[in-house]
Amino acid sequence: MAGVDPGAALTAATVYAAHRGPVTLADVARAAGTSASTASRALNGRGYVSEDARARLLLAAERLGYVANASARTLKQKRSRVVGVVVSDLRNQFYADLAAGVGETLRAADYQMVLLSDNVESEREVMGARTFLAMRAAGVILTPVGREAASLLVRNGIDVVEVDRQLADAPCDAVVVDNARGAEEATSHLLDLGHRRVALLVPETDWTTDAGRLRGYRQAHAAAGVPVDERLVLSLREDAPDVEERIGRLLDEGRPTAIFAANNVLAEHAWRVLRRRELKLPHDVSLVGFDDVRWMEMVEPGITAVAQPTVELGRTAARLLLERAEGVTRPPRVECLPPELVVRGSTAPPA
Amino acid sequence: MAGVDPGAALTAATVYAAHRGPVTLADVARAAGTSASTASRALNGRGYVSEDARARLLLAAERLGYVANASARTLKQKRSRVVGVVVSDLRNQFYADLAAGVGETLRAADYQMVLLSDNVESEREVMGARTFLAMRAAGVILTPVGREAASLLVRNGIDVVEVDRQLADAPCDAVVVDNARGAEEATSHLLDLGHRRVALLVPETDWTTDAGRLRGYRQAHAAAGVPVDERLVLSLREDAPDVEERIGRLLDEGRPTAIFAANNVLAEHAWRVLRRRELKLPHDVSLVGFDDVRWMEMVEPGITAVAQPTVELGRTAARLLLERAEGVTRPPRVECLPPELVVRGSTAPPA
DNA sequence: CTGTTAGCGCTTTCAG
DNA sequence: CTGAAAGCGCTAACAG
Repeated sequence: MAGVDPGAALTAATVYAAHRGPVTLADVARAAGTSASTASRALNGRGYVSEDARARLLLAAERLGYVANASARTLKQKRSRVVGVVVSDLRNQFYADLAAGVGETLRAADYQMVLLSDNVESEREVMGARTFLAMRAAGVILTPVGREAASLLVRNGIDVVEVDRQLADAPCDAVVVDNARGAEEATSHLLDLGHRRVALLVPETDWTTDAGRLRGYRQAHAAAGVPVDERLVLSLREDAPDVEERIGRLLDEGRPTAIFAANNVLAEHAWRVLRRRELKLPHDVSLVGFDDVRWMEMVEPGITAVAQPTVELGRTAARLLLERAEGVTRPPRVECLPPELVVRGSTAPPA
Repeated sequence: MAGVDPGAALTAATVYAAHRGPVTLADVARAAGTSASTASRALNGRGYVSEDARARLLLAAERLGYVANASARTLKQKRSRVVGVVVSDLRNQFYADLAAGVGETLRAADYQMVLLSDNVESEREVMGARTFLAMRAAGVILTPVGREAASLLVRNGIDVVEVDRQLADAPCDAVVVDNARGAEEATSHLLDLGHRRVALLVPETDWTTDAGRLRGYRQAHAAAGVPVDERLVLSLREDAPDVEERIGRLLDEGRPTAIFAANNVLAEHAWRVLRRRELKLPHDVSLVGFDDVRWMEMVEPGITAVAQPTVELGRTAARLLLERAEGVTRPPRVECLPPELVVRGSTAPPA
């Protein structure tokens, strides 16, 4: 607080009042003895400006601490440098990493990320979409929960990239991982170890992620000639209060020798149930998770998991969006990134 | 992709062209047979509008899918509903949780969060601040790395809230945890167990967090009458490639019986070093971390940690900012939230 | 209660 | 190469 009277009710506004408003382009132009148009050209580097004028303007802008008003620019150009990003839950490492990848790429291209989290219901998602519409976003990246938001955006001329899962019926790019393949590898790994009763914990959604992982689970069984016992396929809402109870019941009634959890949240629930029951991994049960998050490598034994290139997923989504924002026109494209099975101590042949 | 010709180079822009630009307030007004001003009043609910006109306008807006242009509004009102948020690293659970708390509170108040991550150097932070200035942000919340950004913002009339640490000399609100107290409790816990050689791993910064934690560490020693062996205080850059090597050397040369890591990243590094050396927690060394992140409860034994109300930190910061955004004027306020020591298996009397 | 008017700050023709 | 002029879409006086 050096140099500030600590007693005064100083607010930013108070201090600021002394300066009577932000510096505008007109101020800079005046200071440099040119018109606003010339100032605009000089500061944005497009159009002809004499070396001399440019220098004077750059100097004046610098000296006055000029910062261009983004709203005025957006209003005129009908397009902002803001990209809307919607994720389901920032507190889930998967989405945080995704957002980090997006943010990193956007920043490098001098775009801003407006982040919405807690994207759990379609209605909220649509509200988010309206916000991005209002901002004339350069584009929107979302881990969708419904199809309406993408439709609304695309219909209004805003490019959309779906990440992680695809729901839209509107034409838009998407970046996903090969869920079926990842799940098949994970399941085959268990079957190859000799497991014949492999439980699947899968979220109760209509998402392509979960459908793909379920498909991979079945494919692996088919390939191994092992019939799927449907009682071992547990469809769960990960945020329901009774998730762990239901997993416990599955353990009791289904007698699986291995569990494949289709995402990191369900893997954590399963792990907690096993820990609480003092079941030993991998001796009593084997466990595989989809989405390799940090704790899986830290616990003992480590959890075998299907690793996703999560940050890269975000980067790719941002790249696709930026291409279009910079004017590239092409048919909708779906990038499918490969997952990778990381084998750790939580899987072994059944006892 | 139902209903869409998959061969055509369909872009959002193509589809959109058919509609010739977004619906404006004037369009709505025209459709309802009023002037734009009346439409504005009706749609924003301020000023007098007859029930009849309001109904017609609301209907027209709905029917046309009107979404107000945020730039035009911001340009006119000289203030947007965007709040800038700057965190150091979204991939660190601490910052992700912080951002989640902020985002949640902002959304509830119908403000948008523009998120910048990777805030590691002051220069970048200032660039971020300029962006927020350009957007005429309603305010900015930051985990600061330098003092310039906050100054620049406050000087330009944008309210700032510092979270986690305080660096600004400009007058602004702040939300922090009582670092000294948390560190003192953690250290006292170790000293009470009988440890006499407690190492401190602390980031090499000029941040109030780290200073506070160092202070707490010293206070605890003073209170217990145990002199601090300065060779046990290790100042580290958490992102340096040799962090773990240096921790290893400390183990060899300092012979600590306990380690207090001043944040979750350093705690993880320490934990990895101990694991690699096959040192047993808590038998060979006790470990305490500052900032209780998820893995600390999952590893075996669990890591004793100073838990921070991280999400609440974010919520509080957002609340403080929103107060000012809504017009409250008051002297800068610092909210100090209490941390809480969570004792787990990683701490025990020295062998 | 409603419409007219002006203008936020910027970019972009279009003349010069 | 430069400036004048128009206008992006909205809101806020102000007069009716």
